[in-house]
Amino acid sequence: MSIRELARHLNISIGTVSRALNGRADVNAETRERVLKAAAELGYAPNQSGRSLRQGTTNAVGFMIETNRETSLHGDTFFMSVYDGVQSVFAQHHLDLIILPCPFDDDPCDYVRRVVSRRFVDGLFISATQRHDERIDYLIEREIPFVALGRSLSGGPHSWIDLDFEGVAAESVRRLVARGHRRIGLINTGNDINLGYVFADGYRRAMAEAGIPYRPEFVIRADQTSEEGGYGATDRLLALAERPTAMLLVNEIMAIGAYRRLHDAGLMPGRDMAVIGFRRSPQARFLSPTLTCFEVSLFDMGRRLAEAMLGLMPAYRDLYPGPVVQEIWPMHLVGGESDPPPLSLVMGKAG
Amino acid sequence: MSIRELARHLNISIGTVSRALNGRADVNAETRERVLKAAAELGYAPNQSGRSLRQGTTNAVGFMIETNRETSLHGDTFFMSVYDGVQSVFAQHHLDLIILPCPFDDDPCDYVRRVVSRRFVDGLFISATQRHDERIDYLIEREIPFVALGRSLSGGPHSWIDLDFEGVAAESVRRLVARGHRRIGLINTGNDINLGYVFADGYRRAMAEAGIPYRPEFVIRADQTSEEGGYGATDRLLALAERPTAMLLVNEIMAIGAYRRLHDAGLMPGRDMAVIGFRRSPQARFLSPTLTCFEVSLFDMGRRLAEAMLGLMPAYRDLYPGPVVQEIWPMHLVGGESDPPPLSLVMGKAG
DNA sequence: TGTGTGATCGTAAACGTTTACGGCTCTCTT
DNA sequence: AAGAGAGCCGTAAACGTTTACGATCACACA
Repeated sequence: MSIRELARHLNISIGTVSRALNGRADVNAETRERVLKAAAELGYAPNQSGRSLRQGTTNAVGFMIETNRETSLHGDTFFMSVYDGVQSVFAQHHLDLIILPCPFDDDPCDYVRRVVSRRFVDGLFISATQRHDERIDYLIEREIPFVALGRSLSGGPHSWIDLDFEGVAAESVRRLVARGHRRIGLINTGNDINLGYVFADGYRRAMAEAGIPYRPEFVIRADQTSEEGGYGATDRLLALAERPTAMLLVNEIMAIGAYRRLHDAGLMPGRDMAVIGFRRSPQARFLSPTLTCFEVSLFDMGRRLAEAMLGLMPAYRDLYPGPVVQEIWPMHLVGGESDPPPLSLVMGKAG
Repeated sequence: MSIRELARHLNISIGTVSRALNGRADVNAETRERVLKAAAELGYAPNQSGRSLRQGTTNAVGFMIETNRETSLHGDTFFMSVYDGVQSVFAQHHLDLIILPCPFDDDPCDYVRRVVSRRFVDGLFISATQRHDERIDYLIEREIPFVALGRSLSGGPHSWIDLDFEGVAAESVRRLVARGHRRIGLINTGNDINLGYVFADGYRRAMAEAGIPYRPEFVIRADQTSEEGGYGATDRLLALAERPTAMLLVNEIMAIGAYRRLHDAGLMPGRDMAVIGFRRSPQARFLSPTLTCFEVSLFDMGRRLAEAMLGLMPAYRDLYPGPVVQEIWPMHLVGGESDPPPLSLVMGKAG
């Protein structure tokens, strides 16, 4: 069912049919009606390759994910919420979002190159940005509209949106210090993903501001950002001669493992050890004692990602004007039962 | 950078360039060399829209997911493993897998219609199949190559692959019965997703075979397939006048909630209540006491999904011959600490 | 020398759209 | 009544490929 057949069936030229379907002004209302009706009846829908070829645009934007790295980091309701947000904006413009999973044994940059050079999508979201990320350099050079979910040192000025990892770490430390903690552990990711550096920066800065000397043995780089990773990292923290009284984690999935390790050591999170996780995800919400963590609307962040993308695309630039988007999304602390003052202090008071 | 420019740069016709790049036989070895070298240097890659238009094929296969339903059901490392498996096969044929997330407020069937009629992909995987699934009827009618991840009553003979929900339920019941349980609860999904029916069938069949009368109050349809859903469903089970001594769950994420509910009631899973979960996922592996559940290689299942798809695609049918694939993937029990005999029996023995 | 054959390449059509351009018919204005 | 303008529509080119077909050339063979 091509536009030609549809036109023949209606005894109209294909030009008029195309104009009618695309909502152009110079076509009779009655004619348009007939065309739309016939298209619906015959189940006609324009061939995407044809229109892409003609207008040099695919009406699709890709979202690259890595099957190995991120899910283990974020769990995944994370991305689903982001997708929903992006699509809620795209839907208004008949733009489609497609997810591009980079195979686990592929180089991410090669994958981007392949996708981009074949002109499969009009724009690309990338996530899990590395501290130095080749993908960004490449996309800038090729002048492809792209928005990064996560900061990076690479490239010149480009659009990105990131969670406030530094702010979360700093605020966590300040809160713990205010409650009397001095020995604060940090469980970070072991990847060279950029957010790990940012998170550590926030920790260091806040510790320095509190006048607490930096103790490298308190900073653990976990093997994996998963329950097991959190378990193992907590294990290393507990093995220290002088243990921390509090710990903060770059990821709430790891907090699940941390809780378990504490239990297995006969310690109770939120009494024998203060714990502050990261995001208030469904998994985190389910911990007991309730986890002190930070809230953010991923749906809204997805919407903002979409707007940032549209601002870079020639066809929509006028609708979404403004400079390159570089935003750090604040996260709001949700207090839980997991981060009381240190036990020594409580005992001291009590005694 | 089009093929025309590349050809001009080489002083060759575009036909020859195309043949050289596509590995056709009737082109001089030396010429091919020159073409490939120039293409690499100038960074030429064929425009996907152009080739799709010409040969009526996009070299991309879609995998439809629903952002609301499935992740809450499966957690997500589930799909990532499947993607990896699919891609490991597709990579050999220069086929791309793209994930198509159906927006949460869209009708899944409308979404399929849109994707298919625009000829965005050559084939489609669908998942989370409903008991009666319009998508299947539509795809059959349009003669689109598709493979369903999950059975359904809809449509005629079509390709599908499914986990052995019935077998898992039946084997769980048999194991519990063999250990002396008679009052066995079932926590099922509340969606009309097909696997819920299949799981319940296995439960009913095995109970009947054991000669245990069916008690509808022991079968709970959870509000959501999540930690919280499992918590709430367990709550309803515990509220019964005569409680079950064992329970099985259609989903291991719900087992996390079940454990918590039991704890909160002062009961210990694996002592006061036998629990059998579903899949041995990373989350399940992390429970304590260790959960009795079932193992399956999602990567291998993904590979099989890919093979089933290739068998339906005209360009690959000869490489992957055979009839329509309809496979139930067996799952292998991994015993844990969570399903001992009922306490009464143990006490009885002890006493 | 003519002829058949295989290797290599160029030509041009075709895929399904969109859109610039021009033409036709009416109506309105001067 | 002539011209201008608006409304509507048809024509055809163009997007970047692939591929059927035919042309050219060299070479071997009768």
